[in-house]
Amino acid sequence: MNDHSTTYTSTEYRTPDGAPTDIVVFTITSTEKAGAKKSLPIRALEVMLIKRKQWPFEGKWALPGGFTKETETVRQCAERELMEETGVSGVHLDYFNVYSAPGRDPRGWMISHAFFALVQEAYVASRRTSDEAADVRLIPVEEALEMDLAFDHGTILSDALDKIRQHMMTTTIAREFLPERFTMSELYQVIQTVVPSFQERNFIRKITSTQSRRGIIEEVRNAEGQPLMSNQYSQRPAQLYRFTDYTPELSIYG
Amino acid sequence: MNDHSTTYTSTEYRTPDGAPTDIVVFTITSTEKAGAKKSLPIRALEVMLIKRKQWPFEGKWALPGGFTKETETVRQCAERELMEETGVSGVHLDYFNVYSAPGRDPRGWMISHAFFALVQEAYVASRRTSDEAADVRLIPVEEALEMDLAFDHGTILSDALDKIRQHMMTTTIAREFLPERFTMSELYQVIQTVVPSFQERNFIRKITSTQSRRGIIEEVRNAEGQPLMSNQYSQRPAQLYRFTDYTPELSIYG
DNA sequence: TGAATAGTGTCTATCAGACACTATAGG
DNA sequence: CCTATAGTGTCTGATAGACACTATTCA
Repeated sequence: MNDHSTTYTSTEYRTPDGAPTDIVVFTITSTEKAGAKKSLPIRALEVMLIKRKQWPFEGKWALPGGFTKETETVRQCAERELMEETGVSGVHLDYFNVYSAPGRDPRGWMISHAFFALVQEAYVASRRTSDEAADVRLIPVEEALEMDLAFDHGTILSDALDKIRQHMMTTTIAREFLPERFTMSELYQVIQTVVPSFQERNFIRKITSTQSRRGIIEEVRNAEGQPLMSNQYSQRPAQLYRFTDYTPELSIYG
Repeated sequence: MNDHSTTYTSTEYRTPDGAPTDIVVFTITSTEKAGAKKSLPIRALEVMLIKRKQWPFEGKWALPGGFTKETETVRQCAERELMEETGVSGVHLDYFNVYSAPGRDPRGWMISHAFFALVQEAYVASRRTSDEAADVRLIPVEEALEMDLAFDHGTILSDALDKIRQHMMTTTIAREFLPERFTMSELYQVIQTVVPSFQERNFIRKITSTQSRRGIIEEVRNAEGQPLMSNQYSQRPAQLYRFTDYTPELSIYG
């Protein structure tokens, strides 16, 4: 419905006005329960948003991100912008989609590359504001989904959430939200925080004593071969586990 | 190592010289065995390549693709270029990665968006050459991987192959290579053609009589409820099946 | 001893994996 | 009756899902 009348010479093409990246930074915050002394914390999935200081969408909340430079890949751009805007670095960063609908950015023709990052709460404690942002804040995802975000960031956030839910069930990205050593309850809580519908009554047993899943996680032992335990969240000490570097291959056919 | 000395004003940024798409078109070709009269065909996974007529990489084989216009999404661009360059339309098209390494395209700063397409052999029978391509051809993937393709298309092809192998095992994309109604042998052959390591000795039984997998495929029956059979590939007629619109959710945790 | 979490015993129906076996129809 | 593919019988050990039960430690 447009410029088929123009001559077909490649040098006459209009070129994009920029190749931005947007990063959906997820973290799981832990809050101790009020009453009990030793109990599992309340966990919540939150996303990092920045309040814009400039046109366009001045005053609206947006995902961190920025423009790719000629000398870097879009991944390097995402890493750099994440560091510049939120002070977060060295984290798990996954590319998941491109957003190219005409008119999605009032500044011009912008094709944006979206990443999600999974970071531990401690990593974002030292976050800071930058030139471009009036405020950086962690917002519970359910709340963020209801907000009227800048650009098409509502769609991007929603897509990112779908992706990490799928990855949470099919890969070992849960490790990104956990310390090196963790208990089964912690793992179970993390999975449930990201995927609320997840429920396994015999979770511990399935992970530890099922041959086909043996290998994704292993018990942590000390030099003498004694199992290492933690009583951080419970009276009775719980076995500590760690992820191995093995990820099982899934199949719908068997 | 670069332009940190320049002033930090957004209007001074260099902008990309284009946002191309590249499409990895996979098809499975079937060849009848010479000797036998009724037997399963030999199937091969092939990829569509175009011989370039222009600088850069003139004379080299490349993936079909082209430049995104201001008025379309990258997906629409991929659909359009696929139609223009190969005559293929209305097929399964999945976005899988972005390629943005500086210097990947001698024409300038090009951030390319890669799709894979799954098409039936019949769809590509009517393929044609275009202005830009001297030749369009299906090449067996193993052969194509050995070739010195234009740009970083070797990497893109390799990545695409990884992706469809993973999708073949975890989604029902096998349907894109099959007719509406198919036999278990055909399905098994298609899976094996894409993922040679796949092997299930009790394949039929697992698909049809396992509760947890019941639902991805169903028997085809006629109006009277009689099972529909095919003896296209065998003396003994085989039950015909079709995919349902159900895709199971996989999990490494149970 | 109660609270809070960790973990086991045990039962049944189902499933995986292996292998031998029967079934169908054309030539 | 041979061949090529389709499909079943049957065995063992492993697993899923349910629920009741025991274990550990601190306050």
